[in-house]
Parts: sequence; C-alpha cells; structure tokens
Amino acid sequence: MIGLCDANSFFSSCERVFRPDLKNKPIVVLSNNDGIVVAADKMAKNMGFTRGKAWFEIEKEAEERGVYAFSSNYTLYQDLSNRIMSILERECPNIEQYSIDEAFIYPPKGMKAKDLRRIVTDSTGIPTSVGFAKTKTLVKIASKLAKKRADGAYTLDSENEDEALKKTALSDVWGVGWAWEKDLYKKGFRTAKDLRDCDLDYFEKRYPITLIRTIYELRGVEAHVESDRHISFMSGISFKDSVSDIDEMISRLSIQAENLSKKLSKNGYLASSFGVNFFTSRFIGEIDRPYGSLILNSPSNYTPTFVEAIERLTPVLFKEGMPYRGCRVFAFDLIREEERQISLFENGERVKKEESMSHIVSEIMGKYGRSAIHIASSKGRLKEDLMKRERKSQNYTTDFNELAEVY
DNA sequence: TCTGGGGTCCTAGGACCC
DNA sequence: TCTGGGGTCCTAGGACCC
Repeated sequence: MIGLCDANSFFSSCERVFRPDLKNKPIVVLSNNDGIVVAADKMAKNMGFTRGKAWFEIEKEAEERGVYAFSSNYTLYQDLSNRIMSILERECPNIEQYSIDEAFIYPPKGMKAKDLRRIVTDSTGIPTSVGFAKTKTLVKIASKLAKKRADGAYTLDSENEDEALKKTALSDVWGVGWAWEKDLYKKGFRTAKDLRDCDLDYFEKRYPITLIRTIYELRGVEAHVESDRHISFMSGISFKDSVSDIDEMISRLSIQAENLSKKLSKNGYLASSFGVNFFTSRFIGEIDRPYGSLILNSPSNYTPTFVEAIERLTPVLFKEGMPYRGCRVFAFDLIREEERQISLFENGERVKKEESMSHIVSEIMGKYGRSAIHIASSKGRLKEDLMKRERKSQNYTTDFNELAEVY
C-alpha cells in the first residue's frame, strides 16, 4: 500500500493560517512580479480565478469581487511544508517528499487514511487530503477523490476501483497531459478506466515508455522508476523591468549564480558544467533566448567560479539593445561533494581555498543572515530585489520582527 | 494556452565512427 | 567524397509534473 498526503490549495492555506479573518474569503497567490495566479483556493477557483490567469487582466475584477491576493512568500510556505513533512515522518517509517506540499508515504500496517489525515490537519492548521492505493498513479487518483469527501480521505481498493476510474477524466491521470489527452480523445478514450483497459500490445508499439508505465500503474503494477539523485539545478527569474545592458545582465546572472551555489551546497552537490540563458518576452517583438554552457575546469559549487563562467559566456550570447525580460543559470552533470576528485589539470591548492572560502561564507550567513555577504558583481542585491512583490504577507514564522501577534 | 520558477524523463536526429 | 549500412554518442527539444 502506498499513501499520498497533499495539502489543499497549499499556498492559499498558508496565507489563511495566520489570517483567521479570511476564513471564508477567496484567496489567490501570485507569482513573482505578481505575474500570474499560481494558487487559488476553492472559492477563488469557483469564481473563475484559476491558476495561470494573468494578474493584470483580472486584478480589477478580482478586487471588486472581494478576492484577497498575496504575492508569493516562499519562506513562509517552506517553513509550513517542513512542519507537515516532519509530522508525516513521525507517523510513518518511510516517506518520500514529492513537492513542497505533497509526500508519498508507506503507511505502517493498520493505519487508516482518515486517521493520518486528521493528525496532520489538526497539528498544522493546513487542510490536507490523504489517499491510499496500490501504486503512485492510483494513489494520486485516490487523493483527488479524497478532496471531495468530508473526512478528506479515500482508500482505493479492488471494490471501488472501477467506479473511481470511471469518474476520473483522462487529463486527471498523473502523467497524461495536454498533448496525450488530445491524442487519446481522438481515439475514443475518455476516462482513466478506458486507458487502463486499452489494448496494451497496440500501445506498446505506438506510445513512449512513459505512457506505458502509466497504464501499468493504473492496472496496479508498480512501474515508477525510483531515483533520489538530482540531475540538474536551476535558478532563474523574470524581471519586473527589461535589461538591454550587458553589465547589468552579468550582474543579474550573478545573483542567480549565488542562489544556485546555495542550492547545490545545501544538497551536497558540485556542478561539472554550467549554463546560462536569457530571454525576451514571448509576447512582445522578436524573441531571443540564447543559451550557452561550458564544462568547468573542476566540479564546483563556488559562486565566483560560476561568475567567471557567466563573464565568459554572456558576451558571446548577448545582443546589445534587446529588451531581455529574464535570465537563468543551470548546473549540470552533478557529482556528490564526497566524490570530488582532484583532476589531473586541477590545482589542489585552489580547491582547498574554495572549500575554506565556502565554509567561511556559510558561517557568516549563518550568523548574520543570508544577505550579510555577497559576490561583488551582484551589487549587493538579492533575488527578491529584482521582483515586484507588492502584496507579500509577513514572514510570520521565520523572521523575529514579523512574528504573528496574539492578542 | 503559454505573462512563474523549478524539476524529470524520453526521443529524434545529427555528428561521427567503422 | 554524397553511389551503403550500421553503430554510438550527444544535444535540442518536447512532454510531463508541482
């Protein structure tokens, strides 16, 4: 048996936990730059303010109709996510976090979906749903059905399976997206049950392995490949303004590089290759989105090494005068820090220096905060400084100056 | 549908080899 | 150097997920 615990409208629910006055009010959470709606609670969804809507198009109507909008506050969401995960870990021997608001769980014998759900919801204040079923694909369906039930829990077994799959639209199956749905619809498939009962021989000849695995999973056969290894990391942003100056672009890429370094070292990885990309708006004028990468002399997660790479790559890719609206940096060909081997060409002294420097930098950050020390080319700016977040809520749980107050 | 930011996996097709 | 066949490796890009 596999379980899935996921939070309902997670970001919206996080905002509501600290604002009891919003108990029955519609809430949406906006992306960086207040660009689009990234999360909407049930009420907001029912009013038509769904994920993906451009905020500038709906802002006026949403306000008139009493919708509360928040800029995203990832610090808050991450903290509440950690709380949910630690409760799940306490209750179940084995969990596999899948996203910020979801985890697969391997429940101990005798555990009931609804009991687990009650524990998590009661101790965090975040409403969750819990499903139990035979495979990951099926448990995704179970948790979706759980959301419609008063107890927030649903266990899929051989008795209710046919019925449940018949109720599930193709596009609600995990692994079936927009493109496959369109294709399958033409062939007469409508529900998860149709797909499960397809002619597998025919499908195996015509469709990619990913879809075949989904069909096996619908049949109760575990087919998901397990990998706990990261393959790449990325850090990127869209700007609130446009950038047509190369030095400014290098500076902004450096901010992303700092972010990427943190991500790598937090997870214990070094990048063997490094890439940069920047792009103009897809909606205005000529589109330009150059991409370039290089292999680093030695695997690294050291910001200055990345900045050197940025300084080499950017002049080749950058078209002066283009109104770039965003940029990204990538870390590829990751190796674990423990696996670092001094390469033939590499200077051992340099590696030692990098390591001790990284250590000092993280100590300073630990003591004085994340923004205490920076690479010079970032001009002392943080990622957040490039974003517009007019509607951000407080950091209720992580910043001493912004703690929730109780009267 | 696609005005965010982050990921994973798979495939097609080119380069290059014999 | 464009008249064959077959393999491997790499990369861009598509499809999916949250």
